[in-house]
Amino acid sequence: MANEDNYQRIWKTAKLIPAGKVASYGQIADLSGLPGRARLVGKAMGYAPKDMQVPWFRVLRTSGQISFPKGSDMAAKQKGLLQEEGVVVLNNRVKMAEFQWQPDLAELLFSLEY
DNA sequence: ACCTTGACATTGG
DNA sequence: GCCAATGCCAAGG
Repeated sequence: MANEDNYQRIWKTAKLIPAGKVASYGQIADLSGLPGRARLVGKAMGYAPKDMQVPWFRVLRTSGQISFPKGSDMAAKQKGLLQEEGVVVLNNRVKMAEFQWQPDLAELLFSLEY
């Protein structure tokens, strides 16, 4: 597909989110050099090959909300994975002020070679 | 001050 | 054209 390239960048960026921290779809899009493509990040998370170990569950809405509907299996699974690494999830939401990943930009430039 | 809801702009499968 | 793992803003509770 035409966006295979963008997916690679997105997956690469998402993999840099450390355990115990979270990021927003828009944040990952920006850091991947794809401003305004938050929705594409959502797709990318869903399409990420399992063997690539992309931490899709660490990506949330800007508000800290888990994107899946509150009662869904997916929401439950994501919540579980986050809690396993110490992220507090209340009412399907994470407190971004407390858990949002704040990448070191210089380090990021090096890792992603931009 | 902190949700929740709804409308809308936008992007890509 | 339809749908979606978004974001943003306005309005109301």
